Amino acid sequence: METDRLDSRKMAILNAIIRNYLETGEPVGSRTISKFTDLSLSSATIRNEMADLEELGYLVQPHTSAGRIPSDKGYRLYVDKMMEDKVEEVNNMKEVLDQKADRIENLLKKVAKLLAVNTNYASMITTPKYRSRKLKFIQLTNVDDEHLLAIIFLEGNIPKNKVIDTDHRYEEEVLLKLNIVLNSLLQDLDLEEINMSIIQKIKDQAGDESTLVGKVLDAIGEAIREEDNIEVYTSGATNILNYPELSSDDSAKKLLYTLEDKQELAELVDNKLSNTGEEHGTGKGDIQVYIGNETPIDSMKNCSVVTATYEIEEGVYGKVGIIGPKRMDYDKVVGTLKTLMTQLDEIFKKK
Amino acid sequence: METDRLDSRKMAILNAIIRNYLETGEPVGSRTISKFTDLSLSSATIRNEMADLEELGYLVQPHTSAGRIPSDKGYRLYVDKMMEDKVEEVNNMKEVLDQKADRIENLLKKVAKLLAVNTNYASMITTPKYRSRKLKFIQLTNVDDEHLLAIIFLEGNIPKNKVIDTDHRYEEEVLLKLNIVLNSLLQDLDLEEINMSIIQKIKDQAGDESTLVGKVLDAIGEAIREEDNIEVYTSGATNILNYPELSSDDSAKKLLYTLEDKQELAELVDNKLSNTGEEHGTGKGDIQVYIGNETPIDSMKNCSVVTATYEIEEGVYGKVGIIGPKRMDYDKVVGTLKTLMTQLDEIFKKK
DNA sequence: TGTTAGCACTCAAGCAAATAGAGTGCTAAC
DNA sequence: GTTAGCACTCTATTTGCTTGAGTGCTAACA
Repeated sequence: METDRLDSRKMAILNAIIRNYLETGEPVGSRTISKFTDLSLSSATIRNEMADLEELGYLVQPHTSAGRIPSDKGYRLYVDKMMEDKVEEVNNMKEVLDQKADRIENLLKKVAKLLAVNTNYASMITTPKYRSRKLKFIQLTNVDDEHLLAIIFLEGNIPKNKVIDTDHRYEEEVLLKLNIVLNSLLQDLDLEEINMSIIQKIKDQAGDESTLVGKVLDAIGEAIREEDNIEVYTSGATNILNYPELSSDDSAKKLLYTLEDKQELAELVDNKLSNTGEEHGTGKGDIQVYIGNETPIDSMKNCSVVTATYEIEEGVYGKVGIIGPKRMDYDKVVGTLKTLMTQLDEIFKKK
Repeated sequence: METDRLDSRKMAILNAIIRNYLETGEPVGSRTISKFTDLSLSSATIRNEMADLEELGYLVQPHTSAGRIPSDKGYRLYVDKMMEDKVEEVNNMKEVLDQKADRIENLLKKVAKLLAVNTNYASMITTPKYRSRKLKFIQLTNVDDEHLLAIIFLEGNIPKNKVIDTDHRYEEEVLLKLNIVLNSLLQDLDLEEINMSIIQKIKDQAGDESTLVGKVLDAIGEAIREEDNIEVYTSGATNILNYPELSSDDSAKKLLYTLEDKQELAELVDNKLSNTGEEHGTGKGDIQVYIGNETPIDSMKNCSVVTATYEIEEGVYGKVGIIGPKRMDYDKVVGTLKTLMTQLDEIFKKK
């Protein structure tokens, strides 16, 4: 790799090539650059420089007599450079988001849609990941002769309902007593802390109603696990069909499939991005850019993925991401994500 | 339209043509049919018959020297005929569905996926439509110093939670009293029945707490409206890219967009399909088939849509649908939907 | 030594003509 | 009523040719 430092002229040329390619999506030739920039260099000189840049791995030639296009490495350099002097800009996303989206689920869907519409790429967003939920309180209520309702209130003000089948109606007093037992023994525990000894203690105190206790504990477990599940919402998947380099072949099919089958995305966002991200992420504002092969999903090897992390409260965070062609408008995307982050921040802090 | 009755030979030929076309997706010629069927007729004879069938509007010739493909009218005849002597077949869908899918939302998503995987077409399913929900009971509970939890139990065993912001903690007694007042006055009412006079009555009885009552009523309204919202889940959208006649042009793009932007689907399923459906629906088992132009959505004019209505309980129903190319395997699709219906039935009845 | 002009060369894309093949309609014979 | 045969039509594929963009290299220039 010899001297990987590029002199300023090479830098300028590379920059010009990338910018041009971002616009047109076509390989760009020496003559174009010779005119396009104000370097006042002839096409021949540019050609020499381009040959150098190719040798250094920043450019690629699709075939002998075509212009050059940026390699992943080229994009990488461009993006890193760009992020350094990115100015914060704020637009009016907030208005849209501020209209009360009571359930977080709806808010996230809205965000995804907003991003997709604004950028014209595909977007995804995950539900926030809690380390592990603790039980805040539980309450059993009669519904009718065959059903009890268990209201399970989890840390983070999350209420969950579970309907429990029963074979008879319970006396109010019994429920009241049970509620007290359950709450006094289970409060502020998470799944791991509810062990056999505690369970036994509850059953002892519950006396005749130990079957019911079993069902209730199952319900609690379910509720916590449910809330632990990360869900992914996507939007604008069809946008990628607007980019010829992605919509050809069946690569588009695979990509669309990945976006539809959130399963794959969920695993990914959770595990991989957070690890490999360190490497290339620029740190600033917690935005990460994955170019081409840097993304861990096969079907996205021809794409770039830009992700950001949002935080709902201390330690509770989720991921937002934009998926587009490698020649995506990084500038705009990063900008959009940054303003989104600040605005989400305000919304959450206020709540 | 003269004598629209086809003799049995024409019928057999039309049938053979359609079957063949369903398989290959290519225009089918006279020679193919001459061999393919056991009518032992020469290609010339078939040609004559085909010319007749074209004149009658059951077949279409893409261009002079190509074979014939079925017209919408041709498909229509085929489907109607097929539905008459369709045998009920039951397969093992049930196993998949039976694993407790506690929340109906998850069940529906599962169903959509199941259909898409089984048929290789796109599928959609709506949440069930209730006429209007009545309030079964409501219960207020303290969460902490700034929040109350309202558990709103709706007709149909649907629990909803609403967190209400407050400026202080309420005494347990106050809440208890309020619970009683609310329940005694609101039980079994739907949104329309909760009028100003009732609201006033509650506020009178609540005394000092009338601000809280206002918030609670808002929460109830929200809960009921939320549950009234029809949502649509789709699956297998990318399957349609497997059918060349749909994936070409940007017709695929539009179709995919329609499937992604559920909004459009929701309106449609709700309004249009249920009306125009009568016309062509074959009644039996409540399955309706819309071929090509019969569908009310523009982006689906090149597709066929098969829908079925499922019933959760008396008067509470939703729609399931399959979207595929006109040459879809109607036989299989209708069969699959029928078994799905019976199995959903069993699941719901058991609950 | 860096820059530039010029030229030969390469390759993809577009175009037109040629070809092959599938399928038809019609006529005449069975 | 059925069939064989034939001329005809039209699409899809192949082929060769041309065009133009772009390159690399060399030689001349400042």
